[in-house]
Amino acid sequence: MKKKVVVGMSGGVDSSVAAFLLKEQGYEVIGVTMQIWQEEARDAVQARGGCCGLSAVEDARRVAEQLGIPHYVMNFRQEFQERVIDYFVEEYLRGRTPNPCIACNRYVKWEALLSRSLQIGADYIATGHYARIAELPGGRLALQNSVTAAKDQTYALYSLTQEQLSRTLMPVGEYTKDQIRKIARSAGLAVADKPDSQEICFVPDDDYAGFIDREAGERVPGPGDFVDRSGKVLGRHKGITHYTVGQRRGLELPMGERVFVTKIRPETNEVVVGSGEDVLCSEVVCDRVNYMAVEDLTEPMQVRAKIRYNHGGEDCVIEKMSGGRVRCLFVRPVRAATPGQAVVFYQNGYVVGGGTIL
RNA sequence: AGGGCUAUCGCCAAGCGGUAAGGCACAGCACUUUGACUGCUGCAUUCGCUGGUUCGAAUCCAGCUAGCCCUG
Repeated sequence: MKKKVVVGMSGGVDSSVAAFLLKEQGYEVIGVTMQIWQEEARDAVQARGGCCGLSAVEDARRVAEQLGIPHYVMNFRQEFQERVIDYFVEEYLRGRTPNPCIACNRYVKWEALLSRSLQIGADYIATGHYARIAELPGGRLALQNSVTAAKDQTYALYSLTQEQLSRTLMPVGEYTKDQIRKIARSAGLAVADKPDSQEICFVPDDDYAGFIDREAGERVPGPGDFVDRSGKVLGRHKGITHYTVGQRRGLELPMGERVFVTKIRPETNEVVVGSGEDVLCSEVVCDRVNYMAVEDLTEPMQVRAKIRYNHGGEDCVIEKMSGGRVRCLFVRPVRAATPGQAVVFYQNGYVVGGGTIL
């Protein structure tokens, strides 16, 4: 009997090709588009098309028709609101910098979508992520870098558990972006030349701070002081939600040299700025660690770590601390390790694990 | 009230008679399934004002205005 797989179809090229490939490989494929938007946001979203945009419903439906597979729309608005949007807003209010894509993957796609897919009898869910899933000699499953370093999305997926990985297919990870587009074209998919998604999918106008204002209203902290390391006041800032560690542009501080945000202090409503050197750091501590290629971290381990999505990675040694925290000691200091972002560990192209930077 | 100093882009700042450096800030673009970073491009026909000297002045001279400092 054919294995049944639910493909999360965003209406983009990647997930469309994922569905196509799985069908070619002999799976019984069901296309599902997740509805995660509030109605009002729909128009704005349609204009730009996010990774998980609802814009997408029409495109996804058309692709499903072309492929001759059933297509359903499932409502995940509540999950998305609670686990992605609320989290996003709360983190900023706390002076931290969230990564909504990671939260969406962890909770919406691999919890809500996966469980509902299993409920309707699926064996797997699949997505259009550029990542591969491999079984290691010891029997554990781990994400492996996609074949192209240029397009690798394992970073945003480090939180998947063994159980989730065992139920997941990522056919796109075996190809480059160019190859995927080529496949889409030769399959005659209408979305073959749709541009890549970018920016935060639920913030239609790129103004994430304005979005937080609308969501949190009165709770958004107002203007405060820019200070330097010694506490000297350098100017006024627009409110801590407008800044993130490592940021340079938009500070409107004519200091004569480039200055960066080095720290955000929600307690005092201060934003600390410093030189390019002040933003370097060779020790990063994270919590909420998920182990993937290894079951646990019993002794210090040599890995390569990425501290943001677009980061080449740096060599470091990770070791366990109390409370399940992990400390990363970098050989070369990293730039702007940012609280709230994820640090993901790699070894030989496999995801060892990752956590949230404190 | 005397004496001295300084006035060049939003900020800082080169220039010292030959036809306005640079940095920061800012804007746009590129990059990017998060926020950032980074890169590229743009950004004073004009040098406090008014005259003068000169082939030619932001650069020299005079007066005016403003700010700062010192003395009373």
